[in-house]
Formats: sequence, C-alpha cells, structure tokens
Amino acid sequence: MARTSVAAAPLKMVRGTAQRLPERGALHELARDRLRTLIVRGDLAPGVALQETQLSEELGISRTPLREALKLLAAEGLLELRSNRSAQIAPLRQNEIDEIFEVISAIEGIAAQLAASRITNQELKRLTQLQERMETHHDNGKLEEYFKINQEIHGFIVACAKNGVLQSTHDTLLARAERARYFALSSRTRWDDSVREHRQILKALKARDAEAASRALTQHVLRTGRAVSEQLRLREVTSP
Amino acid sequence: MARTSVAAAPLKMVRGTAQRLPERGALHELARDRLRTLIVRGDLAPGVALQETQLSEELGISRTPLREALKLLAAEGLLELRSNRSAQIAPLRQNEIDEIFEVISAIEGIAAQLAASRITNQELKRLTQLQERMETHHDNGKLEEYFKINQEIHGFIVACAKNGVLQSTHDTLLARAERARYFALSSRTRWDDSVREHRQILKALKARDAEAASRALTQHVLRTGRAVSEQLRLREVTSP
DNA sequence: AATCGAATTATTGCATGCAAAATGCAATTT
DNA sequence: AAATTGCATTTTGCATGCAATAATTCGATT
Repeated sequence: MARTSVAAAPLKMVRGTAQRLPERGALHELARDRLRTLIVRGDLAPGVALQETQLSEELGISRTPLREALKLLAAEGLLELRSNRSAQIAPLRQNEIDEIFEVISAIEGIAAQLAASRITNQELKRLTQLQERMETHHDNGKLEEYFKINQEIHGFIVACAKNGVLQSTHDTLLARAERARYFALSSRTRWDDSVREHRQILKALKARDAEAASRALTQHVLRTGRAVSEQLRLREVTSP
Repeated sequence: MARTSVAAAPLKMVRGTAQRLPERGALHELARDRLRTLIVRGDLAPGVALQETQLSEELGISRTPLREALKLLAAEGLLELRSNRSAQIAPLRQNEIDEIFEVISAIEGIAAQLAASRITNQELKRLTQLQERMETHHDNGKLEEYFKINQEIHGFIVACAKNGVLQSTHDTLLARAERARYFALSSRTRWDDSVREHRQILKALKARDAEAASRALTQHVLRTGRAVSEQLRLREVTSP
C-alpha cells in the first residue's frame, strides 16, 4: 500500500535540524487540526486505516498526543475507532450524510431566524459584499473560489445569530458535510439554483423577515443535501 | 479542601483484592461516562479543579486514559482545559445556558417535525403511556420521577425522528442543559405549565401535524430554558 | 506588616515501556 | 483446493518515567 504522507512538516521541532518553525500549541490539538483538514479534503480517504506508530512518526510526535487527537476526531464523527484495531477514516454512508444535512438545515434555519433580528447593518453590508463576490465567481465559472465564499456565507449567517453553541455545533457538522461535498461536487444546474437561493436568503435577511429567511435557508440546505446525496449514490453505483 | 470522592468503585480490577467486578470496556470511556454523570448531577460542582494524579487514583486507572476522557468531556463542553493547569468543571454561565436552550429548542423542533411523519403507531402508544405516567407523578408531587420521565419523553420524541446525528447532537447538548437544571430546579407553576405543554405536543404528534408539533415543542423548550435561566439569575444574585 | 522574589514542590505534557490482543503466515487437516 | 490450527509478528491499550511549567513556600527587604 502507498505510504499516505500526512505531514507537510512535522508538528514539533526536532533538535539540531534547521527547518520551518513548528506550529505552537498543544500537540494533540495540532494533530487533530491537521488530521481534520486532511480528512475533510479527502486526502485521507474513507476507509483508510491509521496506524498509530506510523502516523505519530509522520507527524513527528509520540503516540500519546496522537491518540488523544484520534479520540477527539472520532467524537466529531470523522473517524471510527475499533477496539484493539487501527482507527479508520469514517466511510461516507449515504444515510448518514442525509441525516447530517437534515440537521444542518435545521441549525441554519434557526440561525437565519435569529440572525434576522440580531444582524447588524454592518454585517448585512458584509453579507451583500460576499454575495456579490460569489456571483462574480459563479459567472466566471470559478468553482473553487465560489465554493469557498459559499461556505463563508453560510458560516457568517450562523455567526450573525450570535449564539456560540449554535456556531460550534454547526462547525462540527459542517466538517462532516463538507467532506461529502469534496467527493460529490454538485452539478452545474444545482450551482445556478444555489446562487438564486442565496439571493432570496439575503433579501429576507435585509427585510429582517425571520420566517422567510429561515424557510429559505432551510430549504436551500436541504436541496444541497439532496444534490450531494444524489451524487454520492451515483458514485456508489458507478465507481467502486 | 474536602476530598471529592469520585469513585464508588474503581473502574479496574486490582490484583488480589476481592471486590465488585470492574465494568468492562475501554478505560477512557468508562472514565468519561462516570465523570459525565458526576458533572451533570452536580456532584462535581462548577469551578472544581480536577487533578490528574489524584483523580486517576480515585478511579483506579492511570493518567493516560483519564487524560483522554478529560479531553472528550472538554469537547462536550462539560469541562474546561487550561494549558499546564488542572482541568476545571465548566462554570454555569447564564449566557451559555441561554444559548444551549436556544439550540436544543431548534433541535427538538425539527425532531418533532420529522417525528410527526415518521413516528409509528406503536411509538405513539408508548408516548401516550409515558405522558400518563408523567401526569401521575406530577399529580402526586413526585418531582424526581416526574423529571426522569420528562427527560425520557424528550429523548423519545427525538428518537422518533429517526435521525442518529440529530439524536447524538441532542444528547450532547442535553447533558449540558441538564446540569443547569439540577442547579435551578424549576418552579412549581412552570411545572404545571410544562405538563400542559406536553399534552399539546402529544396531541399534535397523534394528529401527525408536523407544524403544530414542531412549534409546540420549540416553545416548550424555550420556556423551560427561560425558567432555568431565571432561576440561575436568582441564584447568582442571592447565594454566591 | 506587607511585598517581592528565589528556591522548592507539585502538576502537567509528552515520550517510552510493556503486556494483551489481533493479524499474518505457514504447516496441517479435511 | 479450501479450511483450520498454531506460532511469530505487529499493533493497540495502559502504565510509568521524565522534562518543562506552574504553584507554593519562605525568607529578605522595604
């Protein structure tokens, strides 16, 4: 099996070798963050087994903080631990993805509802700006950039709800959903629809119409979820 | 400082001593579960510092699995880790409690909505049964039992939504909310109202009226949250 | 007496060691 | 040939060791 090189740079300084400065902070957090990114982006594919010794060497840390990181990632649903066996990158079960989007739609629904009354004019301005940038990327066919701004908008609306617990719950679920989206990049038609739906959401927020904003965002997320789920289904039938 | 005795029985068998059978499973999970219960029930009060060596001895395990448990509990929001300092039982910040109830209300709202269409007749029967038992406890003034069934009903409705991700998200948040409720046991009038609201929720579910069920449960949780928050505020002003 | 600061002690964060469980492989049996 | 058993190896789970950081003590100074 190919060696899954996981470490662009070790997390920790090694004595006597000149190298890039190691990141600072607790090692288990650094390991968790690094691994999370790798999992979400699909660099560590679903089903891949993570061996503690090998991985700890690649990260340049010992097994102790690594194991702590693995347990945290398992709690986030990105990893599955099997007792006395290697941890495994969580598979993308269609059913689970459906569930995740169902929950995210509810979270963003309440977020939009709260944001409608709590959002400041400055935040509305910023949101308008983001929408414009997103539309530009859409018109120019810049998928990568569009995708990024899209995520930013969703996160920003949740932030405007001014509820930290809501935010962190959302973030955790989003990581799992995003992983599925990396696999199943949405279709072109969905892309067009999505931009339109975002316009509606922004309009409702500007009008501070909680009901409309909530409904629009909930539906938007549910439709996105269905598109991702559909792509996943196609992949399952055709490729593996 | 009084020794916070945390261990009814050690988690692990000690060689050569006749004693109750140790529970089975990974030590970090046992430790996490035991500590979670102690925290939620208030046996470990907000602000209390947990020393790794002392606690590991009380639990009869080594620091390694204990530290894993601590990090998981911190991720659940029940504990706060301060680098190079002892972990601390998370304080009950009123603002945070408010946020938690806001999110739970949304979660249970979507749960009721989904449950309205997904609940089986058998589950409805069970729910009716639970409601009856709860009312009995209410009428007899059995707070403890009432409280337990109340929790069971909420959990059961979420289960009827048939969404595992929703369920586990709910469970995690509920632990934090429940901790606050142990501190701030709701007032008598709230108790009466609560039973009435539960009747409404059940009625809506029986009618499979998603809209009504969702609205009723959402409002019920929000009102409960407000009652808890109010009690917390009173405590803050009067006692400490 | 109060305050500051150095020395001492206590505690955390990480690495390593070791036993138990699982895996892989070859010899053996069906 | 397929399945099975036994043995060696690998890998995990937990305990322990050690250096770095924070808390504490106690004495010197104002």
